[in-house]
Amino acid sequence: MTAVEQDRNISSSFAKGLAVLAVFDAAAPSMTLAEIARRTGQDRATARRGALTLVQAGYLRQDGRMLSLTPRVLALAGGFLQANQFGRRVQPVLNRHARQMEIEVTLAMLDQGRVLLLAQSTVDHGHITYGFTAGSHIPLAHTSLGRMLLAGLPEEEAAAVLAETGIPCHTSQSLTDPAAILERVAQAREQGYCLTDSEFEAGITGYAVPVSRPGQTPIVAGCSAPRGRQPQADAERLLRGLQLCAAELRQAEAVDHL
Amino acid sequence: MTAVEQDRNISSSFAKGLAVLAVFDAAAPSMTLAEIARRTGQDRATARRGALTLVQAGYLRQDGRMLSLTPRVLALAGGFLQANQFGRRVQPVLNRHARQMEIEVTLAMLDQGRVLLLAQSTVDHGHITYGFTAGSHIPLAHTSLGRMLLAGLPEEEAAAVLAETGIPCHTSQSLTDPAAILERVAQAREQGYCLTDSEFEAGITGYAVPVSRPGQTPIVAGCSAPRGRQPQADAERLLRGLQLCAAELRQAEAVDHL
DNA sequence: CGGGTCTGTGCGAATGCTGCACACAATGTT
DNA sequence: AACATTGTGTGCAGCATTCGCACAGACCCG
Repeated sequence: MTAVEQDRNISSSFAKGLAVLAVFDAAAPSMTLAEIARRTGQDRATARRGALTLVQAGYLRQDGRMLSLTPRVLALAGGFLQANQFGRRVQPVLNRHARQMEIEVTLAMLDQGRVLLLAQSTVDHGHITYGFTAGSHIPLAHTSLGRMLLAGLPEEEAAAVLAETGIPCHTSQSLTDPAAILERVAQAREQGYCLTDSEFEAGITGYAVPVSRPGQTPIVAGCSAPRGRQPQADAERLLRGLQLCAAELRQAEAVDHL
Repeated sequence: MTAVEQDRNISSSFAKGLAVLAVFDAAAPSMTLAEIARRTGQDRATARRGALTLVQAGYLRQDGRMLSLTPRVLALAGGFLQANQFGRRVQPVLNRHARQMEIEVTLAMLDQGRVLLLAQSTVDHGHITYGFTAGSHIPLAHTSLGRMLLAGLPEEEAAAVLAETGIPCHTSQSLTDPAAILERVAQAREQGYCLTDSEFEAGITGYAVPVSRPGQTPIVAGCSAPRGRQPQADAERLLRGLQLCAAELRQAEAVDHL
């Protein structure tokens, strides 16, 4: 902008516009122009142009003064999902195992210091639905998915990621000391699975296992359930199920080049 | 650009960049720079800057000379899905009815002359999986979803949309005369449901019913299955199931402001 | 080996963007 | 009711950015 000459191969106005699109998330599903400007750190006029461009392109809609995403953004994700054959190679596997385990199964990866949900089984069970969907972000430090993902990284890298993101506190049981969390991560790396209990939602236990092969971008599968009467037995059963699911995904090479 | 003065509130370089992101679809999951330039109608240098910006932002990845979408694009869709509580209000309903009907149920809307799939249940049945996911596009003219969507539009508007998009031909049974298709659309409007047989995939029958209330943006639910022994009975059963599903979605106001 | 296609880059020109400042509308606070 | 606050639309001048072309080299293919 001012001092350093920007890379001439990068379009700064495009990048700013993308930032506008990306600012819409679960916490702020619909915002006013001024709010967008604040959250993107852009000048109001700039944010306005970005937003209006998005409206014209059909990705944003304007209700009075509120702006919100339109369903068309799904088409962007659709390109990715179809390219990787998620509908054929990933979703059916998740569904099958989910049904067998009678619990929702989630596939996830790292994204900007958070856990990005890639896919989720859509099986009708009696239990609670948490309302997360593909494309949702959940925290890294206090979920089994997050810790298992960190475990897929080299140790220093995991520490770096964790340090960058900061550690919120969701429940009274959330670990707050980075070292303690890294301890659990290391444990997960050795064991080949990860359990967390009540650190993100009270009373809920999370289970996760790796899917990607060592060295690849970490991908994990997991599930979560209210803590039951026999935690041991539950854990064994669910982890076994997740391992089977992960093995099948690995074998199908369904998630190799993400 | 040249003749008309562009609206000063629209950022043209941002719009061009978005076009780059949007060219990636099922038909072209990974492309070379030159191909992107061709398909977007942009100068190669322009397309290149757009693509590189997307790479820097993490939405595109570069493998050698091929560019492809990264999972991060899912996060964009995630914002929409969470904002509209799809995970809580839509998906469970679809899943439940799908399980009861023992068939996949799809929710869809219009998008640029095509059918945009918004959500899809996936029961774990023995049948084929078509591999479509939320965010996929399917044709308008020869699917029950598409015709039912057209039926949700005023008659002239439906005709206009249909005229704009052109009419491909997928199977020997595909109707090719716009008037004949509009005939079926009108029929669907009157009946409140739509059936198609073998017009998109040979031997497959499609079923669709409206979900949105009249006057709103059309949203429909549908399913498809190989033609069975008792087409009549199948149709009755499936349409009844879809109607129930649609009614429940309507009542939950799950899709009111899309 | 040669034609075709693809990529990276440099550069001048002009255009498109930026950010500020002002006027006004809407909201909500005392 | 009047005020304070927050949001919105617009104009403008200057400058950084982006555009599009053209060239050189890499790569692929028959």
